[in-house]
Amino acid sequence: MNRTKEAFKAFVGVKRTNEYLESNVKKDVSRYGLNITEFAVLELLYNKGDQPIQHIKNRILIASSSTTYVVDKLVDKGYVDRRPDTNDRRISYAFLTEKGRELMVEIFPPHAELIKELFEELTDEELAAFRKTLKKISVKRAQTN
Amino acid sequence: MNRTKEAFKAFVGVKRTNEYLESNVKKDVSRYGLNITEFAVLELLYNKGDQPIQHIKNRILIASSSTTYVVDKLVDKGYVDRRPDTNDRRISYAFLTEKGRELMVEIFPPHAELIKELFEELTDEELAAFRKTLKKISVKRAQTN
DNA sequence: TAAAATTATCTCGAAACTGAAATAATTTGG
DNA sequence: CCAAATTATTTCAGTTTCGAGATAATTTTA
Repeated sequence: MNRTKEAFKAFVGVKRTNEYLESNVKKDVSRYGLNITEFAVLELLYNKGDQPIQHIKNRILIASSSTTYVVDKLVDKGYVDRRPDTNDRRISYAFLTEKGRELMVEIFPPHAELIKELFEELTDEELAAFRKTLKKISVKRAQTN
Repeated sequence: MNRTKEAFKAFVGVKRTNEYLESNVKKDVSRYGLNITEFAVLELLYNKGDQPIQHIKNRILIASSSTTYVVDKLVDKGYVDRRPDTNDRRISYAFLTEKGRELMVEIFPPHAELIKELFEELTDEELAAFRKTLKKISVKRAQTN
């Protein structure tokens, strides 16, 4: 088969795999009244600490206006709050409230377990090679907004 | 590193790679006033012939209500039309109009070329292994709606 | 050091997508 | 053979996401 067709199939494959993974994660997090984007933000704050809004946008790959929207949602739900940066007044940090932290302590471990299971068909070598290839494709990342 | 963390990174990697690929495709098709979903439908009809709405939904992985929405959009733009099935009156086929076909004749080849370039960092072997791994992950596919 | 450029966040209106339920047609099985 | 179940599509209201532009703060540069 020629290279163009192979590439096309790989493109579709990535889309399908992403869809497959996300539909599983979605099912998981919806039990807590969260959607994938909301969970991604909570997960980032939980594992990497307080983050400027800008940083959240870059990490979870959504438009800046969407970032404002998701953080607002999480603030409404009482899981997140905002705190202005003391040096640079343009910057606003998002951080987990006590309620948000308690939620993540409860739901993150089984979530990580689920993700592990989604990849269980792969050998260690396969998983490592897969990650390497993914990186190779998307190194010089595109920037949105 | 432990398996759970590896899996988690692979999960994020798939998401990023998908985002990277889609942002490139988006840039390409937006020049013709199309979004990715619309293009995916046109591409399906162009390469696989007329399709029942149901089939479109399964192929491009969106909710049935979204399928109606996208096809409506393409009908409005004059690229697609609907035709009822003569045997089973529940079924409606979507097909390319002459205008739609002309558009695809023009834009599909450079589009395929773009996709090929997005994977050009990979050797033939790497690309083949990558496709195999993608399939392995998402074999028993989840069904939406 | 003041004007210009850049950076961070938010507002707003519109587009895209979804789930639940409605409608209509077909198939199944008791 | 008909009631119940299934299948295909659409409608509708609501949610999520976006792009363009506004606002405000900081940095650059001439």
